[in-house]
Amino acid sequence: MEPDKKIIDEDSCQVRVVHLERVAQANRSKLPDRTLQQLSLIYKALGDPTRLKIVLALCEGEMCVCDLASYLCLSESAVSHQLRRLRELSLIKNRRDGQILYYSLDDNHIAELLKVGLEHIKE
Amino acid sequence: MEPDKKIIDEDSCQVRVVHLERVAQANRSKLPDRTLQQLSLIYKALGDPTRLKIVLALCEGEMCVCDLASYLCLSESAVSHQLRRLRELSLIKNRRDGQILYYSLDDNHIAELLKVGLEHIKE
DNA sequence: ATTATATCTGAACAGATATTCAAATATGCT
DNA sequence: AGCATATTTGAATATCTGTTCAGATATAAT
Repeated sequence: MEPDKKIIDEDSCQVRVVHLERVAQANRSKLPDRTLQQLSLIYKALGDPTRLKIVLALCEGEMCVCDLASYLCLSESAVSHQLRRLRELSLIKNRRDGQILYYSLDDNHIAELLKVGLEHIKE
Repeated sequence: MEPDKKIIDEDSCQVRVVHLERVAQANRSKLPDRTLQQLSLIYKALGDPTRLKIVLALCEGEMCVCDLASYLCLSESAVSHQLRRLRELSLIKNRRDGQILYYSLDDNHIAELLKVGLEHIKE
């Protein structure tokens, strides 16, 4: 194939473009900014080992803050901070029973996300 | 259910445990540290908007560094740094044709990971 | 060999982030 | 009401991370 060297692309902000058609195609299939932002936030949430452990643990069933703190060998405050982040992204939810808040996965898509990720590693 | 309050768990490093059995179950299903580390690195890689855009763009076909820089409106250096991270995680690979390096997805698992992530958002 | 193109690399800086600590809620018990 | 338990919150800090900048490679062309 022949690179379209040095062509200025109207849709881009740089001058140098080698394969104009490739850039155009990427632009056509581009996701809305908002969607992209949401998607990256979800991956980022799972990108922290602590949060990933939390989510994996919750795959087995609901747990309260101090259970998770005990399991993770972490302060309850640290766990609570992370739980909030996960909850703000609707990855987990909680229900109150007296003084105890039980956290669980909000959605089964997440379990599948983890499954696909694990499959990727096995190689 | 009855919380097993204030029981000391041998496997954990904190004293306070409300649901001993839940913690034990989480420990039983715990993934090896190395697996967990790898998994979180993959999610972290996709957790950055720039890298996510790169991977999504490469779903449509291979691109060179300056194509991506043009598409992302970013310096070629910045793109190169991110490409290296993605390559180190085996998410992408490259082939050289003369002076140009063409980057593409290394594995089709990644496309599926993105698909599942997108499905989660649609709600 | 010299020059140009395409990409990479390392250091540095600015901004983001995970944990800690102290203090604040919220619920239950007596 | 008063006290204990379970969790949250906000500020502070130490660490991590993405981009920029300047310079280094690698390949191709003259």
